[in-house]
Amino acid sequence: MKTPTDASQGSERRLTARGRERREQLIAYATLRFARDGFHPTSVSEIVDGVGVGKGVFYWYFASKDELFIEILRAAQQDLRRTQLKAIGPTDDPLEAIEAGIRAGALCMAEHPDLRRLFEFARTDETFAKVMRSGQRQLVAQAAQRLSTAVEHGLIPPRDPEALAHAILGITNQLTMVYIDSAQRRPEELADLVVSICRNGYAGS
Amino acid sequence: MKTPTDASQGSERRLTARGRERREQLIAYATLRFARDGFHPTSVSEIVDGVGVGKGVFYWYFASKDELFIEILRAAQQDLRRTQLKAIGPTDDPLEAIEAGIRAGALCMAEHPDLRRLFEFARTDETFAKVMRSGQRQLVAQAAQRLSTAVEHGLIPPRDPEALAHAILGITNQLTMVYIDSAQRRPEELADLVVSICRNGYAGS
DNA sequence: CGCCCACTTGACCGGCCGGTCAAGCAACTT
DNA sequence: AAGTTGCTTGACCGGCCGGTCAAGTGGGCG
Repeated sequence: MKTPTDASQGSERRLTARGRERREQLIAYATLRFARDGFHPTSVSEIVDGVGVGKGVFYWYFASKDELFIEILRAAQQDLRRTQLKAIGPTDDPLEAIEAGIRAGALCMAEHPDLRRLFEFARTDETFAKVMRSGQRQLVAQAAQRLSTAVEHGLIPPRDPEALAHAILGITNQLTMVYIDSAQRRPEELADLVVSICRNGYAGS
Repeated sequence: MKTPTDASQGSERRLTARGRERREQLIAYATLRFARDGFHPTSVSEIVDGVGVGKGVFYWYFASKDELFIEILRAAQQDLRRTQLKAIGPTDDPLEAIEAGIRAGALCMAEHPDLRRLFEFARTDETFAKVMRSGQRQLVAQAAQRLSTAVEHGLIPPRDPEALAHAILGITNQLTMVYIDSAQRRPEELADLVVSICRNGYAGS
């Protein structure tokens, strides 16, 4: 309220340990429901009922339903980027870095289907699309950087690195959706598949 | 109502020329609004107001808001499949057929951004996800068939054709979203990009 | 001309929505 | 004991939602 541009973590209120716990509980349950039933169909009343608290509790911790959702999105995006960077580690070989990045991305999406479903919806709603674009831009920039390096070293043929990064994202999303949500394949297996297709396309070696 | 399994076109009512026109008008305007503002945020009242008719008109032509949306989805999916098949035509060369299919798919999605946004949302809502899965299964089957043929002829290395088909879908969706909705690139240019990446991945020749 | 029926109107319904708030409670300070 | 502050309650609000329906309207056809 007082600071409308409080982008990062909501430090609007001073919370005790109990308060922080309650907040996380609400986030966890809301994430579950948003993923299972969708954002619009899940009402604030359902969330507080599910957690077993009064409605006022929700608005003690969050300014609005939208704000909670945006916070979930931001945290998940940040988590994904960090996981990916950590998985790559300090490598000299650009090709190895690219592969590790793809694998980590696919694994992360495979292990958190809830968050992936949230992402997919958020991209379709103008209210949240700008948050998604912002996060996606950073993710793509990371990947494009590595691809660009590989091109410079003559390790892969020259092509628009940003387009390639988006293609990798698209493949990861689609294959995770099909092979984790519908068919239940092992995440490791999926990651191998994604890496293989990203590298070679359908006609490659 | 009488026939709950009236899958195909709604021949529940006998419509005059005027009636058919009104129906199409509602479909067109609803498609526009659903794509621009989202399905849930767009109310039936807004739709009928936008067309300039009373609310009863909507329920004269459609049993519910959901049913209208499902009809839009079904029609769009069918249209996409037909466009793709038509673009391929009678070709002997499997590689040529695959490329033509990818190009037609990308062009179709690029030229109908509204429908693509609808598809993307529909996949995230359990009510419509089953419709989407059904349509997508047919699309993927078409593509996988052609890929499988190419493998048999030794034209591309052996890989799971269905996974490849899904990957192509994912690339098409993602790149169309970025290069048509955000950056405004020419559809033809986009189609070339999609074909190139689908064929070669990031490391291919 | 008169009838029929496809079509249109818009007030109305019950219900749920996101969000508010006065009040109460509990734990820690002073 | 009294005060402060973090937390909780749940009734309540205005408003909009999807959907209904009794009452018209008007074009084509016998």
